[in-house]
Amino acid sequence: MVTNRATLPQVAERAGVSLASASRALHGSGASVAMVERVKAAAAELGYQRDATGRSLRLGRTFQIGFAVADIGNPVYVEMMSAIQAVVAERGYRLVVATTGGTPESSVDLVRSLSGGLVDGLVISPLRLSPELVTEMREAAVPVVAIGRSLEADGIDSVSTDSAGGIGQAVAHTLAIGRRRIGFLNGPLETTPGEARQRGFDHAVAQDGFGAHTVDTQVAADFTVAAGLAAAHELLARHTAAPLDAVVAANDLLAIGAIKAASELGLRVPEDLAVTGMDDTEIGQVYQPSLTSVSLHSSERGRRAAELMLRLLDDPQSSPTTVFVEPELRVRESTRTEEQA
Amino acid sequence: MVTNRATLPQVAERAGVSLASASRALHGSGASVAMVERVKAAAAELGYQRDATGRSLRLGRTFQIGFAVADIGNPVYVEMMSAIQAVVAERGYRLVVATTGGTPESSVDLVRSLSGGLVDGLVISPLRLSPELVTEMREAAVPVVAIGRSLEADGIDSVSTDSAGGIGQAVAHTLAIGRRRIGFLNGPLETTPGEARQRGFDHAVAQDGFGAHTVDTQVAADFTVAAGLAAAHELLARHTAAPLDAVVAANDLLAIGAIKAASELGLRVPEDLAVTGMDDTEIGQVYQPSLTSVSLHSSERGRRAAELMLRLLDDPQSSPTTVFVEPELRVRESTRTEEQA
DNA sequence: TTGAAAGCGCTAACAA
DNA sequence: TTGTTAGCGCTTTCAA
Repeated sequence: MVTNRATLPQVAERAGVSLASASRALHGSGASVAMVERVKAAAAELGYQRDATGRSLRLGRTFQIGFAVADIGNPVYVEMMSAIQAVVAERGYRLVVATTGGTPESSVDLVRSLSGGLVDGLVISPLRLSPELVTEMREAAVPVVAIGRSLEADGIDSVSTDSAGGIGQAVAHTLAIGRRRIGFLNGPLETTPGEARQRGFDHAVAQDGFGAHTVDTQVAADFTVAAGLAAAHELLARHTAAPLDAVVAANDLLAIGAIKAASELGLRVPEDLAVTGMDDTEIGQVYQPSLTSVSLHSSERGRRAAELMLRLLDDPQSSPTTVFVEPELRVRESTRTEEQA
Repeated sequence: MVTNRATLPQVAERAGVSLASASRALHGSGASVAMVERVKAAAAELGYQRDATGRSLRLGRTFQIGFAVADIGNPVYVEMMSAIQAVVAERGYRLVVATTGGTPESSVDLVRSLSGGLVDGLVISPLRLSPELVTEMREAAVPVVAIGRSLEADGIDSVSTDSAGGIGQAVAHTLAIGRRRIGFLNGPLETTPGEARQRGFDHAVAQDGFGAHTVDTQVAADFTVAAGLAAAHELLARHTAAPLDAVVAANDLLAIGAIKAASELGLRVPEDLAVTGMDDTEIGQVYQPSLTSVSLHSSERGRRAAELMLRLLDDPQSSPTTVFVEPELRVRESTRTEEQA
């Protein structure tokens, strides 16, 4: 590691020119060819590298966009991240990823500290949304775009999807393949997706004409495979006399946990138990059996959020907008039975 | 979004005290209780939030650590990230994740720009290592810790593991369960892990006494499931007369691709084809069949790298060290056959 | 085209 | 304990 970094005044001195000329020659305009050559030579000799902090302070911008996310272990967020990164990079922004830890308080802290000069804008996909967090987002010093629930009414740009409707699609599909004893494997109810997906499930089963089917909900500790595995065991164990014949899971990770649990109990998927997920992750696609899942188009949501951010950066006064992305059912092996093949 | 942020002079004016007193009252020491109260009240009224850029410029540090990684889609890096994050957060550092894109040139750019004032230190896990990148890492303006090959000789702190030896363990296990027609599914050979793991495989099969077994290597386009699936199909298709009875894969994602390919060909794993992976990822553990894998202890490597970084931050002169982490075979269903049960 | 100088927001050395 | 002041590295306005 080289300890002493050259500064612009040092480059200027080495080149025998003024500080202003050195700056113009290296990064600005209006310098003569000879000047540019001279300064560049001096910069190269000294191994000069422009300091981002000084520049940021002077310009009032950092050229960094933050992405705040509750659980980077969920591939959904990785997909969003890549999509956001690709969009903002084109405009010269670097993406900074920060993990919130899931609670609204930690998210409030994060929004506050990130917007305190580290980033020019913040994309956030909060798992839990408190009034304080909404206020913090609205009053942040930098533009904020939320991925999740629509916050247009709160004056915040957002990218939203109908995950309740998506669960409805999963339920409809499950009923369509003849299953009547359906368990819903959800994540924590006080999270934004947990609440929406529960609503979707309850609505879908109420909507349906079949009065006789069994319906039961089990809430996992969080939206992970491990939590899904444990919760699925509980759910399945509750129905030994008349076993469930389908599990609708609130996301792919929970669904994989459910399939694993079924397999540990000697149940065949989909023959004994049909399983659906949500998010349409790559891992669900290559799992065995491959997972029927409702795509929420993570990549597109990330891209749209990034585009909203760029618009906001160009015009901070633009009125808050919500972009909606439609869910889409992808049927695969975990619900594909002979009778319908 | 609130457009005008209050600055410290504004807070000071509002409180009717000097700039220095305001700074001391809010973040420093040596202010009277009355002063603290007064300034805090003013700060609250104005919604004051300390600006990170000004602070960084003044202090010469950003309290950010960078983590540069080739492919954030690989769960191994996510594990490392979480571990690094946990360690550095305790010391008040924020982790900034940046994706390099895999090529040495883009990594060089990244090291250069990140170390240009954005971060106080950089942890990097490069997929490909060019002499230029090594030079850049050594001469960066901030401490650098590499995860991967040992770079102690190059004067760079690093966390390394014996992935060649790990592949040796996988091969030994495969031979031990009686398989003799072994395919090696590797990632690109010019990557650091690709090179090491190929070396490990070649060494292991040369070492072994069985002269008669078939050995074949197939290189996938990268270390992903999709690439593994495609490459495994090629590999398996090359041996129709005397089919392979085992695939040793260079990582878990490739291994999952191989199992999927086997399954598409109607082969049973492990009965017809035993498959091993490397990295011992959670997804391998819950895959069906669960994946025998060589753990390289990603989490621990991340933790150790973070610890090296903190040491370097405390004492930039400390002599370059390499920490070694031992591979460890975890046997699961993908190689577990009746005969040995 | 070039140079002098101001100033972004902050902390800390120094003086009172 | 409090205030004055310098200065971190940079870009840009203004004047020459």
